[in-house]
Amino acid sequence: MKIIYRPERDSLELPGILYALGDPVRLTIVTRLASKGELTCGIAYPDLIPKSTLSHHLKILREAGVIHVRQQGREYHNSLRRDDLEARFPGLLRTIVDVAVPR
Amino acid sequence: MKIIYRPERDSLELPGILYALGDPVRLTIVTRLASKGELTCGIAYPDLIPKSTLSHHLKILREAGVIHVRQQGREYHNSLRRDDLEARFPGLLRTIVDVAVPR
DNA sequence: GAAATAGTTCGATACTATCGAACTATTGAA
DNA sequence: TTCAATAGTTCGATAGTATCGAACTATTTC
Repeated sequence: MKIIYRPERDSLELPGILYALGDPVRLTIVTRLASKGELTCGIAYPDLIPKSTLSHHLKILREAGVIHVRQQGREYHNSLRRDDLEARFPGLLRTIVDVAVPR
Repeated sequence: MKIIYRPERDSLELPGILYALGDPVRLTIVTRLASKGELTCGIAYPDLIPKSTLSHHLKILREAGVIHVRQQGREYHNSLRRDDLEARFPGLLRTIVDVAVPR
């Protein structure tokens, strides 16, 4: 695994985060992470989408600071950066996930 | 003024709205509308930005259903579609505006 | 009518997204 | 310890989107 750019908490930017969430695939990934906690790339979006495209989407989420990656063997476990997001933008993630999944 | 596409309340899509807000210029426009109520194109973003670019940004906000345009003479007054947004995505706009303007 | 004003549309260039193919890295077995 | 399988990234080509100046449209005012 290469050096992955990961913005510090204090340099999280709201437009970048909203942009990252403003795509159907990425928003679905985020809502799944919100309910499931941690997912590998392969099952983060288990639909017919090429893995190169999925990798691209996860990179955008990472670089925006929405998700964190933990490598374990050959699996890359993705999870939401809940604490950092909550600290910088209180209530944002919860509100978006709430309205994204109307139940 | 031509026919302007304007999505109905029920067809507002969350990814499209987040995408529209996921740009620094457009997010600034929205926070200004949130505090000032209604603004014309020209003063929605009173910085050095070409008016063709500004027009493009406002179109994206309109087509995502974030703002509404009212023509009065040769001025186009833009305002947030607060009620529609609140009905479809409760708390979303307020939360985003709150965290966008940290005060 | 002509000039001024508010904003849109057009067209060219630059940037970003998608997806198959090739690549890297780790695991597990022969 | 080499080989195959697996998980994901990177590359490269094509398609789509953004930016901004220039031209255009519509409305007001003189």
